Amino acid sequence: MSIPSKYNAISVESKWYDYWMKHNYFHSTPDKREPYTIVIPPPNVTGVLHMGHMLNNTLQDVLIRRARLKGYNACWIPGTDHASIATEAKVVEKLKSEGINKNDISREDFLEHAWEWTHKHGGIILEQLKKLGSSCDWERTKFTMDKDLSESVIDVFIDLHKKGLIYRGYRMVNWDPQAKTTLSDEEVLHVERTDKLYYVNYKIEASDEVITVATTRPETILGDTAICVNPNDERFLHLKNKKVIVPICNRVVPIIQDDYVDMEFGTGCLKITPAHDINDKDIGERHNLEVIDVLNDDGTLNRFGMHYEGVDRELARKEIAKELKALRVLVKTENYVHKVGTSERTKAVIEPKISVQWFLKMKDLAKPALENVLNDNIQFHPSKFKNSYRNWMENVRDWNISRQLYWGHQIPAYFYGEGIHDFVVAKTIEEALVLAKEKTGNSTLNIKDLRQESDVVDTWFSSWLWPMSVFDGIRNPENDEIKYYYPTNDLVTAPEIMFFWVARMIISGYEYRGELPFKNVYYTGIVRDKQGRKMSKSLGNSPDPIELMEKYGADGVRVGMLMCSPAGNDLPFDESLCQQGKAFANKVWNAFRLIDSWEIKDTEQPTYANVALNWYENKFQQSLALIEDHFNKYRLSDALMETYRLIWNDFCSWFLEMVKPAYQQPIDKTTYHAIIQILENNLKILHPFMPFLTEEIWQHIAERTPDEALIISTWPKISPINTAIIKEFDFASEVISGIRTIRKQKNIAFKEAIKLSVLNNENSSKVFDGIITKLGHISNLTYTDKKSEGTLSFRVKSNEYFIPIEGTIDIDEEIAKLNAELNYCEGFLVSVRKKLANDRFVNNAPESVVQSEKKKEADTLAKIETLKASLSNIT
RNA sequence: GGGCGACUAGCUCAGUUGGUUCAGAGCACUUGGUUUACACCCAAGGGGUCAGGGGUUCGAAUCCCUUGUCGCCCACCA
Repeated sequence: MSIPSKYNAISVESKWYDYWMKHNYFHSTPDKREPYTIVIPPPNVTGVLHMGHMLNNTLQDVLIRRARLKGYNACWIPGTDHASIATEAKVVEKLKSEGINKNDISREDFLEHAWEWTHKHGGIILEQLKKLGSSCDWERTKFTMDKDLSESVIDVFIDLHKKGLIYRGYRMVNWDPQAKTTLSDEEVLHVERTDKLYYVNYKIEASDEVITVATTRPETILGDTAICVNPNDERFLHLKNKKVIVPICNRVVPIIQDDYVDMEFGTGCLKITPAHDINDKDIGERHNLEVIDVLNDDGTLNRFGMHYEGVDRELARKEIAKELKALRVLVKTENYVHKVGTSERTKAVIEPKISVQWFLKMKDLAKPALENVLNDNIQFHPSKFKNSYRNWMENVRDWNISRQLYWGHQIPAYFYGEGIHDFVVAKTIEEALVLAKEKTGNSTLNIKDLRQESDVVDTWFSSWLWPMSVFDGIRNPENDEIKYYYPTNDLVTAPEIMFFWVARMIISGYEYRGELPFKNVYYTGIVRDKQGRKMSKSLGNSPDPIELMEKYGADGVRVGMLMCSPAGNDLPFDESLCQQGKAFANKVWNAFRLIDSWEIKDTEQPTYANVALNWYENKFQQSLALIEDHFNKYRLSDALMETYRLIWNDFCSWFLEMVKPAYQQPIDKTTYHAIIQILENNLKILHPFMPFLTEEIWQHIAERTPDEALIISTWPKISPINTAIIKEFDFASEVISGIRTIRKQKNIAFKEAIKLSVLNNENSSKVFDGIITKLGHISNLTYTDKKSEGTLSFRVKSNEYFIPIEGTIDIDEEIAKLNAELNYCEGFLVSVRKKLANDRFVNNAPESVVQSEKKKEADTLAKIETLKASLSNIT
């Protein structure tokens, strides 16, 4: 097969992905090997690939491919999430554009539209992940609304209800007026914004006096049922037991006293609207106040809004302010910066609203989940996230799990009456009937008397089961798959969803399997643009991942993403990183082309080649150990960086230059085979990062059967490292650099061979002499015990190297150079001797440290001798 | 308001329990170069008072205190 001179990522990548798919390498079934499992954080079913997914899935693919090479039975479960509120919002919008109002059609009809939408847009994202090289077990693709997963959700709901952990409660919850549903506390984001603070006068009943309150929400005035002051506030003591008249609606409400009120803030008077503020509700309960809800579900004012009925709350606020002004009760307004709760999904401003909802008791459930993260049974990478996890877990509040939506898992509760507890929970309506008859003692009940709860559960109430439900571990806890694959190994996800998802998976894992769901959590950072802004659709600052992959190859983009993304750190993304990745692919490709171009002959192996091989094999082992360490600490960027450095610098720039035969000369067989071995090992450790490129080269090296594909080969074995040869090379490389520096300074072309003589004070080994000769283009390397006249010189440690040169040497320049070096050494010697002269240092420091200082002293002394000798020689 | 984390070269970051010439890497930058694998390259360089101040220690980028700047999370002050 001829080797193209240019690496064509596009065609290579699709070729090998098809090949891998065809041979089913991604598919896993339980066997005797140890499993290594990852479940994908399921993207929204109708979502499209963005840079966050690219990062996240590259990381997972690196982990899974490495595990596969290390001999684990690697299984990466892909899938998608129905994303209840997000998907429903999209479908509602789509219907709206067709002139259909969600409320005008039945639940069944709506769901039909939703499924249609899902089938049309669903799974695009999974196809896009394939371009990236994701080696998911596609036969196991799951969707949170698949039959088995849905049943798992229902089973869990029923079970938790049976255990008394799920209850209905009349409580203040977060209301999203746009989606017209409640939200959990986690779905509410508090964003800072500037609003007006309105100062409004309330007239005291039967008096000319007024009392001024400050409020950001005049539209709720119509729901006021009290005015509250601090009992210690002397300004208002005389108003005790008085009443005030609420402007506009002229309702007469009491002035009450409560410690809650901050005397310093605003006017020290607080208007109490129990229906629209959690604090007001608490105060209202303490003082038995009436609750007047002035809002409709869509955020418009209701009949209590009087002439504002039907007006949206935002507009009503302005209109009411105008009316207050006209009534001459609006004293002043000022700008006020505060945080406002908004819906994570729709961005609508959240209304606190009192209503009956379903809740899950969290406190006891959270206990094992907290404990096992604190004691590192489950490890967070980076560990700093343990803190926020702990903070959340210790203060966890009951989870509002009901949503007033259609798209999702409908709550399996059946009402037989209007009371808050007039329901039973059951899998089917038939079972519900039996239960209802038992509960009520009313044997005349029939199915028509039962009405299923119309709410669905929170999306996260299905995804919190994901690591179990994908293996059917809820419905069928003893099945072979769950027993084999669970607990999974690594979870790669964003810290943003730590509470939504990670924490709850841990909770459900312990509740339903008594075990952790995963051993490690790798938290990724946020992909940002160069200006540090989060990449988002609305800003339009996110590159199209597909275009990027077409431009730089999936391998190039993978490397680009990974280059600068240590766990938990944000990734300031820049296309140049992908360019770097592409350049690296090109480099590796060309290294292969070089090796491939050699003619092989059965000749004797040159000594330098043997030395080079010996050195690189040890150097490789050294890097392998480092890479291993980085992986163990989940420092994937560092692992890549070390691989990159090893292959580019040590392998290409040093090793290949050492062993490469002269132009059009053949290479000996022994060396060639050893080089191939080395190349193959390089490809193995690079494969997790650049799967396509490495497989392509691997398959060019030799004819391979499907059993011999790189993707399923084996990770290189660890062996002991001979550090001596690495040190010797380091010395030799300094000599070579010295030669190169002189060449550059004196404008000696590389083509021109030069002589080198060595005054070998170090008694250094001559093992690398052949390599020095080759890489320095030395015609004649000799050892001497005398200074050479009329030469250029440089020093490595206390060895001195001489290069004879035609013409004269600039003596002054040479002296200046020597003096500068001498100065540095003498200064260094002083500091070392100062240390050694200090008794407290000698007595307190460990022996090894003292010894090393002594060696420094000796080395420096020797070098100073060399320098002085050179100077006296030259002058 | 509470908590957490950072601050090391122009940029992005390493630097493990204080101690090998420890001040590093990649990119960027400067200079030179067709050494026929690669200009998506090669070589040689420049560049940091480790945020500021104080302390502990024989010894501090590393431990303690303090100031500053930035970021993140949580929280019901109108």
